[in-house]
Amino acid sequence: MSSPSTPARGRPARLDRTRTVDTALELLDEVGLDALTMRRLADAMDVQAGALYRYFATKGDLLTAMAERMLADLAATRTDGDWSEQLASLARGMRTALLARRDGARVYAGTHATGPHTLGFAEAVIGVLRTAGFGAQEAARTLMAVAHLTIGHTLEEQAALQSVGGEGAADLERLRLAADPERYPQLAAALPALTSEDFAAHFEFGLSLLLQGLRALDRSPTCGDGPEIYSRGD
Amino acid sequence: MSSPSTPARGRPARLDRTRTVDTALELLDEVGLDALTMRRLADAMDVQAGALYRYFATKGDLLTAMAERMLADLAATRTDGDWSEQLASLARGMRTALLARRDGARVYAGTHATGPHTLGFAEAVIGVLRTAGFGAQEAARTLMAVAHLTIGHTLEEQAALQSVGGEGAADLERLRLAADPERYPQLAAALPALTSEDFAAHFEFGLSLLLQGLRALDRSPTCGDGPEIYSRGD
DNA sequence: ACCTGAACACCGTTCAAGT
DNA sequence: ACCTGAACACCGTTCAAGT
Repeated sequence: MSSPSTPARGRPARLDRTRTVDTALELLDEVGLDALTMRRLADAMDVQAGALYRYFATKGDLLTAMAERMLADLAATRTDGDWSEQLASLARGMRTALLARRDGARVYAGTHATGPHTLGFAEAVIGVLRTAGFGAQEAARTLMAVAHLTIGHTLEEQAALQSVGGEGAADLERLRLAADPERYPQLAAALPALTSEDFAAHFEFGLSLLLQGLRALDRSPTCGDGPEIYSRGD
Repeated sequence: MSSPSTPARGRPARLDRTRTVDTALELLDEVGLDALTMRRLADAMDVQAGALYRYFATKGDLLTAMAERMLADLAATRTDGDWSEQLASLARGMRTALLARRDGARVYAGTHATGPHTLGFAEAVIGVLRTAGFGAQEAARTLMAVAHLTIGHTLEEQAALQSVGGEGAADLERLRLAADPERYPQLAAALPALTSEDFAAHFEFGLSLLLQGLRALDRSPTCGDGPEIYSRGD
């Protein structure tokens, strides 16, 4: 419970979780996730690799701390506007936070942070929805849908932007080559839209579908015509 | 262009791409992605690790082939019903395909397959939407939103189900412990819904939001009231 | 043509021993 | 208390040489 940190006995520690996560995030931006090794990080901190294990039980533990830190000052995302505008702001904030660091989406998707920033984000999203009158189950499931869409989107966005040696967008190029108009006429026709690099617009489209779906739920008896599977107020 | 395969000269090859991908997928189910190494795979095929590189330029190349194979017989997903029911079937088919193999979502998310199964899926989704009257840009962006939601969802689902030594659901347990009702009242109230393991229902909810959003787009002038950013017929 | 054997340049993690 | 040094048990990938 009080392993490294509590008393300031002996030599002042050269390492601590905060400074290590700072350095790890800087290193991530420099070299990318695949090259972020415990040895390289230790090097950047003028220490031997083994020393890191006094602060992080495992590399996954470190990555989780990095993921958590990425969402810092995301809960501060507060906007005016109705619930849908507030929800959109939170979703955009998450996208921005993940895009802010190299391979941010992959780091976040690969961990399961349960720190204050992640929980604060969840609290904010659910709070907006419940205040708007949605039930607890609807709010929970909406949070998941928004998070999953955002993670899936940013994963693709960062993968697409990743260059292969100064050039960039190799995946999009491969798709263009593979989309034979003879075999895949619909795909070929949609190719310009599909390979557009206006990722923000793609994200906004998906987000707007989710928001419209929620609005329909909000006034389901008056405008909806599909089966009412999810009733309000769980 | 005709490296290994074309003529049947010399000793019959013990290796080939198809058999190797088969074995790799079986091994994936047995040991999981983190333990799927080139050496272990080579072992399973009674061959030295280096031999695999005659058929796959890199491990990523192998994983891409595995990802592509996972979507086999997904394009066969054909249902009756209107466009929204057909789209839902395709989305469910993708989820099912990814869930069918251990770490399937992680394998798929980590690669960018452009083989016939992946392209066939894209062709089917876009075809359904264009037939229903949506524009090429809307169809392309809807495909992305559906794919991203599905990938994000299955990534979480497989991570949540992953046991840590026979027990299972360690991530959900950590979330339950971390969600302090004092600091995160909304989160705590939504916790039962959030940690429910009825993943199919969570997925259906997100999917229904997307579909409702599309329906709203379909009849935007008569029922919508938000800003019309995305006009029909690109 | 296809595969072996052996090497190269790394990994994450552990832990006695030093200071 | 905190870190070093050195090891353990691996990785992905390459490539001369065998058959």
